[in-house]
Amino acid sequence: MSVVTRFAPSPTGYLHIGGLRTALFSWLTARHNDGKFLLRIEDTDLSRNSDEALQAIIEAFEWVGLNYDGEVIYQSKRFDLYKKYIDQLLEEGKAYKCYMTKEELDTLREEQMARKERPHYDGRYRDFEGTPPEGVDPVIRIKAPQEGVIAFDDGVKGHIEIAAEEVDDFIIARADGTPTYNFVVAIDDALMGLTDVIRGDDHLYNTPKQIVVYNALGFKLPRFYHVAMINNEQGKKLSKRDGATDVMEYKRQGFLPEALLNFLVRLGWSHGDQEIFSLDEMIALFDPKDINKSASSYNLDKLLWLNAHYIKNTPNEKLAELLKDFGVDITDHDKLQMLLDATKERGKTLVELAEQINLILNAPTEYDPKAVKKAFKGNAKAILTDFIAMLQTWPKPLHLPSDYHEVLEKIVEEKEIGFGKIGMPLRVALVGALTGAGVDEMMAIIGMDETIARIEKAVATIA
RNA sequence: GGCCCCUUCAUCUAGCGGUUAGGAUUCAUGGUUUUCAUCCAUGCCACAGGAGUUCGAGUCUCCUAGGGGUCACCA
Repeated sequence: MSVVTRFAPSPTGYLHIGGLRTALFSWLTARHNDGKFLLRIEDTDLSRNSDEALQAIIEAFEWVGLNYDGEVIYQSKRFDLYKKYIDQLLEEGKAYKCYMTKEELDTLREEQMARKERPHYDGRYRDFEGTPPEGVDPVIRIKAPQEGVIAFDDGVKGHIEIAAEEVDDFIIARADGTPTYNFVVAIDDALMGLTDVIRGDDHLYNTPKQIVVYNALGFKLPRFYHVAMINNEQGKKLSKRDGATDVMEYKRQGFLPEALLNFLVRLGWSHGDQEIFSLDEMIALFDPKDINKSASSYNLDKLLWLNAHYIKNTPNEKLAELLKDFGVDITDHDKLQMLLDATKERGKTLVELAEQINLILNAPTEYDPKAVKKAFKGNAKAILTDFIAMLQTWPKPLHLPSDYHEVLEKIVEEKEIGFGKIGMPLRVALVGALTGAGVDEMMAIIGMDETIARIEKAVATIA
């Protein structure tokens, strides 16, 4: 049987990284098995839906490159279908109308809690045959087993048994007739032919409820995998306060999707000692049975390390294209290759890379005081002045970093000074700081005229 | 609170009864580099605690502790 998995978000907010990870796991499982990965939108609660949120989710999917098969399925468009099953269950006596009002339910729950009992529906309308109260729109409840256990084998957690008493006759249709989550999920998962349901373990307790539906309707159970949550760096539940939980925020912060995916796939899953996985490798190696049981903590340092790795290994042309979103357009720059070769190993994110590039492309408007103190001292002024003269009278054309390197070697030799004596002041003159790409590279990129202009400007500031 | 799940370096993890408990990130040190970064090398750091089972336990069982999830006419 061919494998079918799905991702089923509810459009109530952006896509967060926990959701993206379970989506990735599902996607990988499908792709690994040449199966199908479906996208379904859980929008049965009409009042909570937001089109904006839906677009955000789809946009995030596009950014990371997780493609889904077939059309997106909207539960809100399938109410007729659900209605059929509700009627069927009613007819077969597997579900029933409950005339308890919300207020009555609330007071029941309060009483139970006062008695330190688990709040639950008491089943008072389960076998009701009298005349229903006036003016109450009933909800529909499904008959859950009253004794024994509901058991299933979870692909990551193992054998799970929940006592039947823990599962109420839960509501499958609200008073207004709309169906509820656990009911429609079971129906859709069955109808869509899901073979493997991979989701967060906050759904573990929904599983017995959904099994009640599967059984009542005679559907075949899929295999369930409940993946532990991702915590923040303090080991607590990931919340908005932890910064970038919105997947698109990672794009804005200069992360590459392949880095984010690589990071996420290693959160709760591993393949021996391997750390770097291309998408193809993930597909080839991923198996949901290797998913970890325990929760994992989000670790920004490792994401940053991966991102730096992927930046280093991305072709310059592609980086130039990506950099456009970060205020740097060097796609037509004649020294594009040189520029990126000189900077791509110095940025952990595209934001940092853009900063590095701007540092070279734009003449410094100020000089770092510490760098000035360290570099513009002694005979630095004289050396820089000599260097300008040397550049102006150099017999060969200067194009490559190696050309400029020759000039540097020459001045070091002639003046009998260390490289630092020219390197440090030159660096500060060119970019205003003591860090960054090689000075020979920088000079080659900005060209001789600009190099001389920057040095002259710096020399003028030295007392 | 009831029920359920989880627990190896700071973090991600390998381990599937016998290992000097391995790798990666972070951190520290050294090398490479005129600087920074990269890269390379080295180092620091872990089986939550306690009982069992066994010749032998990170690995199996139980208990304790800690963490998490869930108990909606939300999904």
